[in-house]
Amino acid sequence: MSSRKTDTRTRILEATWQLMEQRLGKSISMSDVAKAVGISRQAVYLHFDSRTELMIATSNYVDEIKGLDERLSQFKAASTGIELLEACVDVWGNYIPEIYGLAKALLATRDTDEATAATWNNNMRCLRDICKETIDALEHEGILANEWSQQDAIEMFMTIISIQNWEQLTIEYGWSTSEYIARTKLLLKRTFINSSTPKQ
Amino acid sequence: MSSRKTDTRTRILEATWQLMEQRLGKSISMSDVAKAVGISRQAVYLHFDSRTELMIATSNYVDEIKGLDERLSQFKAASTGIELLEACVDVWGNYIPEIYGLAKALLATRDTDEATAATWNNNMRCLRDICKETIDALEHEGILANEWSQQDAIEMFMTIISIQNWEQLTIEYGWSTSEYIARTKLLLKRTFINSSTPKQ
DNA sequence: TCATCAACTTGACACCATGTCAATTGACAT
DNA sequence: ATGTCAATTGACATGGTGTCAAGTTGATGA
Repeated sequence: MSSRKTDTRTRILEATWQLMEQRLGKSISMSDVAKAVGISRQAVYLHFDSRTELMIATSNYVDEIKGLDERLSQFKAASTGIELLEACVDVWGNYIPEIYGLAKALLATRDTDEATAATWNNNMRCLRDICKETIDALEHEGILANEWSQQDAIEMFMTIISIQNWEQLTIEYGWSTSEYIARTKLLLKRTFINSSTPKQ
Repeated sequence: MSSRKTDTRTRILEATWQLMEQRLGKSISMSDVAKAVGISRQAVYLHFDSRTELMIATSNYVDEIKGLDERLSQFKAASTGIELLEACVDVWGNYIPEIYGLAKALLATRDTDEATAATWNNNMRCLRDICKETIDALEHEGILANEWSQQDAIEMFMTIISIQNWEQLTIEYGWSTSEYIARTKLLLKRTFINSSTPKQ
């Protein structure tokens, strides 16, 4: 069988991911990857046509392993809008640290590479669904602050919980994950939930 | 006098800035700059030792022309915390579009280049002062929502009005400047101002 | 008027990155 | 044993940063 081929491919993906996590932000070269796997640089090109393709494949590989989808099972327990909001920040806030290196690498090439930008946006789509679900629930329950239209609220919600904001608050300002989660929940609740509604 | 030298240096800075604004996000090379000015690539190195130095010099050049400092004169009119908050978002929200290309270019190399990161952080320091002043005023007036410590509020404030958030809301989601300003004010007021206090 | 100095030129080079190509080795299956 | 396929070595094109050397041009001062 082509178990050798498959194996090397996986080893490349694994090494790429590890390098991304290690060297947050710093770009990694094909040579770096090859060296880490212990094969020649050209061998990497036998499995991935280009650097871009490798990065996208790595993204999909990581997605498969730590699927965000599965984590959303926590959402089934949430019945109210506020519970959805809390679950959303809990899941996402614990998820980001695990994929931060990868996300950073994708974001870095996003501006110069059409394909990675598409991959990134695709990944963000599932987050948008969650945000929409949450805002919809709040609206349905009549506790969405009336200054917000549904569309505006969703987009602001997405922006608040963006990886860049997580990065600034945790990496730059040193907030712990639990601090990040608690304060982000606080901000979202104060922002979107009608003040006549009791909080928490 | 060395008016020729000074002149060329200024022309390089001007061209660099223009290129940054034109090709948002895409990195620009020393050749691009030289071509735009109409001189040889090596001549650029006569004025700036490295690409990094050119970018930092461009940042300072732009800062000189459209100084954020001067715009803060609008702050003198603000007496209350809420007025400060509004003035802050007004000034900053109208400022970002003018320096977005430059900011984008600096942010792109920030992760791989220590010097540009330092320049960027230096630029952000003046923003932090404004945020602090605003939060302090709210606290002093007793209308800062009591869930927030002063430090946390400042850092969250800074994060909310970050250029990345502006980029996502305007460039990606298509918000106009006035929409961005209005909705950011709304979010900040709801988040930080005690709900017993009448808004607006 | 002539010499000088600084800005700028051309052209070459070192180094590193991506990406391509050709020829070769080594293992494994039929 | 022969073919197939992964992987290797080595060369090459392209394009980026940064350095160096030698030559050109033009303004300025003696």
